[in-house]
Amino acid sequence: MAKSLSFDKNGVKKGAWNEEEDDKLRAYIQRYGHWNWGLLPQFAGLSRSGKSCRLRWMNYLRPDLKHGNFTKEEDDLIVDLHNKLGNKWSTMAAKLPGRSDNEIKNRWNTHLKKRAHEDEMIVLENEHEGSIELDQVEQKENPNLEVLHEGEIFLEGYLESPSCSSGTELSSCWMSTSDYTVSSDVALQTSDYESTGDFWSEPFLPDITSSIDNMLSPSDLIDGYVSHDQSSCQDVTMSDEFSWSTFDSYFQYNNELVDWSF
DNA sequence: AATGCAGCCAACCGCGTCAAA
DNA sequence: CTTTGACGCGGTTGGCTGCAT
Repeated sequence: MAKSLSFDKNGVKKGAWNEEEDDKLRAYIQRYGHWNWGLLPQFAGLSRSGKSCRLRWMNYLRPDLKHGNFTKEEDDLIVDLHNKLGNKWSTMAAKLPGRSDNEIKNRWNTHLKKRAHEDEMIVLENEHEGSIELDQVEQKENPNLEVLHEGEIFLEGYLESPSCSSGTELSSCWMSTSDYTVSSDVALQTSDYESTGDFWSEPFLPDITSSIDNMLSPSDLIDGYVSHDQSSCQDVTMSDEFSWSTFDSYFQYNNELVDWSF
């Protein structure tokens, strides 16, 4: 299913994620948020690229994702949205709560593209037969009448659509995947949570005590020196390279959500 | 039982955009 | 205005799974 495990020349891990890595990433983001994807792997104790972490979180670990089979309503909506938007997967994801753009893209490519093509052929056949009959009638009744072409009908439907159609609008659609973070509400929910036994419908309850042992909070940077025993995560010192603006934005972003005391 | 093949999907890659310096 | 870095998006790939032969 997933790609086989390998390492690039910088020792960055590639390929399928294991459960331990998932737990680390999930626990870290639920505790600190994703304040900088580039630095996150180092702080979370992961030998992965920031890009890989972001992808894993967005497409698989986010607690609001469904992960189940697509319903007929969802399939219909995807087909409808694809007719209107084309391959704008992230825009479509914003209209489908609990689905990632990657999931929708895969769904389209593996199931719906074929179905949509077949439907289109049926419609074209029907239209062709219908238009021949209609043309014959219209030609008799009104020889000057122009028949609206398929493309014009499609365009009219598109222009009338109230859905998000520009890039700038996307961020305000339903939920921005880029702005997702764990709120205090989630923390409250998880503390009161009673398991139903269904993995995919349950909120994630990280075992913080075991999984944060080798993690670094952004506040660790202030200390200037951090020591821990994980070979996968080198000691971190506050250096000139580190962007204080990034750190400031982290504070701004998460201060109200995070309890800084261990 | 062994092999081949197609379907499926998680993950990677490259490029575009945007904001900050 | 230019450069740089972070992020997000869409296309593509690699390999697992299940079915057919």
